[in-house]
Amino acid sequence: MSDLLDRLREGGWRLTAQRRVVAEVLDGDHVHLTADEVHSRAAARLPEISRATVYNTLRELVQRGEVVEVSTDGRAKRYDPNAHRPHHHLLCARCGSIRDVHPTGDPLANLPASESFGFTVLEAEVTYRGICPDCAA
Amino acid sequence: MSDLLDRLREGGWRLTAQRRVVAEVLDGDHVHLTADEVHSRAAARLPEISRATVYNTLRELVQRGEVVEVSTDGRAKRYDPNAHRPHHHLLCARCGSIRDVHPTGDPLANLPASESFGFTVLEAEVTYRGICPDCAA
DNA sequence: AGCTTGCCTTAGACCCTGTCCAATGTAGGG
DNA sequence: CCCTACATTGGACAGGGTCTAAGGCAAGCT
Ligand SMILES: [Mn+2]
Ligand SMILES: [Mn+2]
Ligand SMILES: [Zn+2]
Ligand SMILES: [Zn+2]
Repeated sequence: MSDLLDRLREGGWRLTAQRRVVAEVLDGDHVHLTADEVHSRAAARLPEISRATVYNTLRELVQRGEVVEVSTDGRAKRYDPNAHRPHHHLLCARCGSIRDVHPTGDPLANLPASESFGFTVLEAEVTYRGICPDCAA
Repeated sequence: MSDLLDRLREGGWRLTAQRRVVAEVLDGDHVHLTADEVHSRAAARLPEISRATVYNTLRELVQRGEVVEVSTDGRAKRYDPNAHRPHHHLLCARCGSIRDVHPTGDPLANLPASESFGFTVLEAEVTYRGICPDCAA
């Protein structure tokens, strides 16, 4: 987290209060906030921060590989600070909560050449859906 | 396809020219059109069809399980008439073209209980990304 | 074949997510 | 402590999608 700020400063980033507070809001595990959620949490600490700055900062963090963008539902994109340990996602179909998961095996191995249509296949992303303990209760 | 229209009529659907033309536009293999694409193709056959009707019809087809919604890129959702044979998708990272693929094995089996966070896991959706033959050339 | 009725369609207003811009502010090197 | 290049801001704008009120028409009934 402070490592993150160090890396960013070394990458020639000006360390502004806005950028710092966006980075702080994104800190943690299983964090997958929308840009609006990032904005309201950031605004709780720094009331004058603008939507545009939040979007700018998120875009830069994604470009630098410090945050990954997750499009789960065709609605707002979610921003995920867990960018250095590759993982997949498990979504609750009722409440929309998201957990990071690490399946076994390589999903790429499950796509036979006969099903590749001549593509050079680079990556596989798995989205699991189910019902979370809270919603099942 | 005409089976589709039969099923829909039996489900109490009024068979209007608009609904027929939307169903026709969606017919085929590896079809993954956006709502706007459906609208312009439908309008080529039935010029007065409205955007609202296309959206209404697509929503109903999805609710009835005759079409599946695919959110590939956080932009417009795509509508897929291949709803009766479960499958996954292979996307070209350059041009966005989409193919239906049928991987081997069950991706659900790759999620150990220790990674399930107490969820009842119902479904796994795999998105492969790569470069298509046309874009590789 | 005509009537009736309730479902469908329509245009356009409206909402949400995200981008862009010109004007203003400020981090950080010299 | 100044300077300036980079960052922030509010507001306009754009794309995708939903909603509504008014009028249209499919299909069952006679
Ligand atoms: Mn994640
Ligand atoms: Mn498909
Ligand atoms: Zn839940
Ligand atoms: Zn391509």
